[in-house]
Amino acid sequence: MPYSGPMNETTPTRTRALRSDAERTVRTILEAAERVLSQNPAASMEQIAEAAGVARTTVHRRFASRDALVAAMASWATRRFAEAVDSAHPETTPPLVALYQVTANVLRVKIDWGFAMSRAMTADRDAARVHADIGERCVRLFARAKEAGVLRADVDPLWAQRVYYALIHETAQSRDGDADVLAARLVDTLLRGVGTGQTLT
Amino acid sequence: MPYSGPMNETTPTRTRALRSDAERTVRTILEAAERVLSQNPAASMEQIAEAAGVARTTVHRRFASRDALVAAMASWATRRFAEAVDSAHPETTPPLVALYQVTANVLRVKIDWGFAMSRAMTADRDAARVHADIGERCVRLFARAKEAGVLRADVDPLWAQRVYYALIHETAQSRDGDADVLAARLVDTLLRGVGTGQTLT
DNA sequence: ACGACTTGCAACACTGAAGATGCAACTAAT
DNA sequence: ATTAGTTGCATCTTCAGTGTTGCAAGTCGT
Repeated sequence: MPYSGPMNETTPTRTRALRSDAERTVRTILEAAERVLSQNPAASMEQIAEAAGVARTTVHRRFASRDALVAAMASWATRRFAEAVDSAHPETTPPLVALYQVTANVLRVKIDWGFAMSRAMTADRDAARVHADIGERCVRLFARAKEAGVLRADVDPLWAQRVYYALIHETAQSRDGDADVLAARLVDTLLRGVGTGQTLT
Repeated sequence: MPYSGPMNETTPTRTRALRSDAERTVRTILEAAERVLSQNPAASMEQIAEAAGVARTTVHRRFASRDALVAAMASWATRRFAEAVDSAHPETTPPLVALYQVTANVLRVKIDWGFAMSRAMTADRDAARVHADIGERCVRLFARAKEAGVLRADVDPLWAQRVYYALIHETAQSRDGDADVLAARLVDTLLRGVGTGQTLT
């Protein structure tokens, strides 16, 4: 019988010490998997186990299958993602401030869990739902920004959102620099672009 | 003995008709592979063959290995990529015009050969070199644009280029609309952003 | 010391895909 | 009609990755 895994939060456990030991192992594996898979999505369980410093069998005891591992990564990263968005209070803070805060917080998560987040939509039902919800919140934030005169009225909101996501993705790729600085550059580029305002027409 | 493949341009062939038959098959396979692999990079040779309407053995006769197939895709797409850039004459046309032209041309290629281009850097030596060369030309174009006052002086050229590439990637993802329209939106966003100019500081 | 738990190791079975091969059938040029 | 070339089909081998299990050794709390 495969170990159902500590992913199930409701699992009762006898002793404190043993439980935290197991959880530490799980965390180590998740982090190693993110490290390895972000570089090579086709990496084997063996490579992941090696990067985590454990035997391959241990990985299989904690995660019933490869898919289960990826789903667990997605779930874990999505939780951190939601926290990152929540802590910026994007519905109550002024749009521009919220944009900076959300961006900086999300960048911190995305830099460490890029692969897991990229798989969240397909690997885990709950994670996909959370991502979709956050997408909705992003739409609402952009709508508020437009009302506040921060966003141009002649720009398709969906396009604006896609550009925003693309810039986050691009920024998270190169892990250089502080998240706040990166966020500032990102938002600056998103809103003002890289040009002087001169156009063809 | 595996068929060395029509990728070798110097291979002499007896008859015209037979040669073009073989080339047609190769093209069909390359296009099918792009279609299948862009949706699922882990797709099997069987799925690729099926999409191409040929037997799997035929694919193996034309391409010695899976890697060889991907390398051929990269090579083919890279050739079209280089043509797309060349035909825009980015070194002689005014920067802003060149930017539009290059963008539209490249989008046309990237929409059809997104997967192949994404693998060009790793799958094929020559393709990687061409991509690097084009990267250099992009840098020079951006430098000219900056001198012409089209690009902001306070923006890191490397960052501007990364944003440009990210926008091309994002735009190519959704195949909706004409390449010229997409290019116009892309360049507009690249230069002006999606904001009104209002900033926090 | 005892018991609960976890881990590493070795070994195993299973699967899917890759790659190769021989042969018959077809096509097109001569 | 002959011939070169190409393809489909059936078949085979090989191999890497996955997932499982039993057991000995280890840790940690009691």
